[in-house]
Amino acid sequence: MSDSDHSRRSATLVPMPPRPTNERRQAWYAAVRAHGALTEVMEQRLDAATGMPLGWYDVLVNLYLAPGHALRMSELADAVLMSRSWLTRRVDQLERAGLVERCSAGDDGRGVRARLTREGKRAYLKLERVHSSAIDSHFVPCATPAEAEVIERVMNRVAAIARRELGRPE
Amino acid sequence: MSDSDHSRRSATLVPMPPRPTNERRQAWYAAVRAHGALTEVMEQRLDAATGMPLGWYDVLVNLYLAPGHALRMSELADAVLMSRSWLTRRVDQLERAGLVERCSAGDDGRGVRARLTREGKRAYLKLERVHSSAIDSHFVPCATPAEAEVIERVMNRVAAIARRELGRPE
DNA sequence: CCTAAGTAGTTGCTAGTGGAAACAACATCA
DNA sequence: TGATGTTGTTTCCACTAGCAACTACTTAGG
Repeated sequence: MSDSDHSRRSATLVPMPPRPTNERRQAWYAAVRAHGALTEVMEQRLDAATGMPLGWYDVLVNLYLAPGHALRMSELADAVLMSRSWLTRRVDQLERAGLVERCSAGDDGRGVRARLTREGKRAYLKLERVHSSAIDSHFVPCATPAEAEVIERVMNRVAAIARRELGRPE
Repeated sequence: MSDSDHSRRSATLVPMPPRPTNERRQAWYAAVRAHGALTEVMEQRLDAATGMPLGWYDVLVNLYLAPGHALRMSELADAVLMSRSWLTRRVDQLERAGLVERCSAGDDGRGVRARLTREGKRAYLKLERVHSSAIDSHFVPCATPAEAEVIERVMNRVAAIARRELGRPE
């Protein structure tokens, strides 16, 4: 009853497209639910297989892909879209875990570079393996190549528009 | 370079599909990025327009759609997939904001029902309007009805498989 | 050279989150 | 009636993340 209230409201108050809008919204809701559920699966699997949290993944990926497996602290902070103090503390954690080490940034005396240790590289590869295999078992079988292409195209458009509004068009 | 390492590894170690797997993964990455960016836009807009955080949305939706705009605390906690202590505190916040009130659950003396106040209903409608309009402006124009249908279908499959693994098949 | 201004990174402080476990009030069943 | 289970709250704890202050360094301008 309140549900039909809701659709009626949408149909009468939103002027632009009368019908298909509301139906297309359902696609976004489905994407949100899928994201939430698969993220939770990912967290469980990563924790079970490696003991590492999903939150470490971003930092490790960026370091692994960087030349020399190292980045300046501020570059790394920008790459993961987080504040400097956030990054300082996350690198503290990774350093305590033996996955990352800090070293000086050569010419600039105040710079610090975070670099993956040998263990850090191994940890990243393990994380990446679990991460990919979760996608392979939970997402890939749900989409044909053609469907995946549609999703990739649409979602890239969505991200581009949203990032433009957020002031980082890239 | 390390990226090609990665594809090579996937191609050799994963037995099932040799090529399209890695390409279909890109679709999931795009969906994750889109989800993150649009969620951030949503938070900004909700805060600007209503001063309320996105975290309130789930609870208010569930209350609004419930008969009498009210639910038992434990039903509400189950509906939003959170713990009871979490729900207690969130309802505390909403009560302090005047959007929700607690009342007794009639027959069961230990039960508590959370119910939307008149202000709570108005707040929900405002939140819903901003929420929907963000989707209408950032997602709907990015997808044709046919594309939206593909996304909805695939993402529903993904969510179903993930929820099954999480032990709540629904 | 020396000072002023700016930048890189860290740290203290604060507010907030969320789970686990203990708890009080009540229900149900023997 | 007592034993057991349930409901919701509370306490405690660990963790998160931003802001602002701070140190150490660089760069620009006199």
